[in-house]
Amino acid sequence: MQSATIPDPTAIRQRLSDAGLKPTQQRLMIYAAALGMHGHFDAEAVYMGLQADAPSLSRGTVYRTLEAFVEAGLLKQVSTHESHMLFDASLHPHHHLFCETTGEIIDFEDPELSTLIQNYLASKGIDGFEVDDFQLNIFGRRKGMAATAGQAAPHPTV
Amino acid sequence: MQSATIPDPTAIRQRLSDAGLKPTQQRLMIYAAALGMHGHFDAEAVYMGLQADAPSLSRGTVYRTLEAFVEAGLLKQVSTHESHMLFDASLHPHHHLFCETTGEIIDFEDPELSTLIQNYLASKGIDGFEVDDFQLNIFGRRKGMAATAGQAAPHPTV
DNA sequence: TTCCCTGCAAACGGTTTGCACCCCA
DNA sequence: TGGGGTGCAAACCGTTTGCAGGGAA
Repeated sequence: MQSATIPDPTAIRQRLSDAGLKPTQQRLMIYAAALGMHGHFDAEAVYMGLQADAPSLSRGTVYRTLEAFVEAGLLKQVSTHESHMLFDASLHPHHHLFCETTGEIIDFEDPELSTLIQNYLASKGIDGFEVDDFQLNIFGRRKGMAATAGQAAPHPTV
Repeated sequence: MQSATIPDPTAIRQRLSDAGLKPTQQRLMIYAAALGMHGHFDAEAVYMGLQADAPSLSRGTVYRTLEAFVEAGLLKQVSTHESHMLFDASLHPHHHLFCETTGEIIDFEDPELSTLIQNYLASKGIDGFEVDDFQLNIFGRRKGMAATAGQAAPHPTV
């Protein structure tokens, strides 16, 4: 669901420029790598993933670049309980299921729910606060993998 | 809103026992300290807060104990973007506003919204997943402190 | 006595930083 | 050429862990 289409190099370059980021070699590579990740990923995964193609790319650059991407709105961060940062290349509204048994984080897309919350916040507003975005974290346990093609099935990730 | 009432020592002792935790000196102190914290706090804050009363209390014990408390359901963890763990002594359903300007995390209590989401999840269910709990993170910016005593006012915290 | 808990201190691992060099606009 | 970006490596800092001593039932 995320990482759906990896844009061609020109488009990537364009996106970086649009975001106000100088399209350097490293940024192009890191952005492409991020889009190619399935689900959530951390800085280390990006670093390791690029080791083969760019052995001289430094870990520090990866951290700095991911941070810049988040700030520019090219990536999102996943909010977790862990002391470890997770990124998400998927920008469209979705939520996360946290399986307390396995620790895995599963993407959960439910436009109806998103809209519900969205509308609620829009109509009631929050006094003294301007809302940009929101993220619903749902905690629980994965059940026996029934996979009955129900209406609201999670999308297994990471 | 949280830390509302700090139970007396006997009650604290009782809660620990109920949670299946041996009520040791250290646990009693740490639990009391946690309940006394306003809003969100990290392990370091607890450690520092107890330094005066219990100089021999070790940092490791604080970490282990807070973890045990979370596991026992005596505390919650706040899910954040940061690589740093935050705890919350408030167990009743509430959400968090993340101010992207100041970085502060503000408690946001809105029973109507909680119920709305609650009911939605209960009625639709999530295929293959059993929901225990949820937490809504709202990102945005604090506005000019108007404080017009609106219906849905955030509760400033940490 | 037994088992769990704690203190201590070292190790860990993810993240940040200072600095000199490099590169793109 | 100027100013931001990068590589490198060390420093940071929150967190975890192994182990020996301690405490409550």
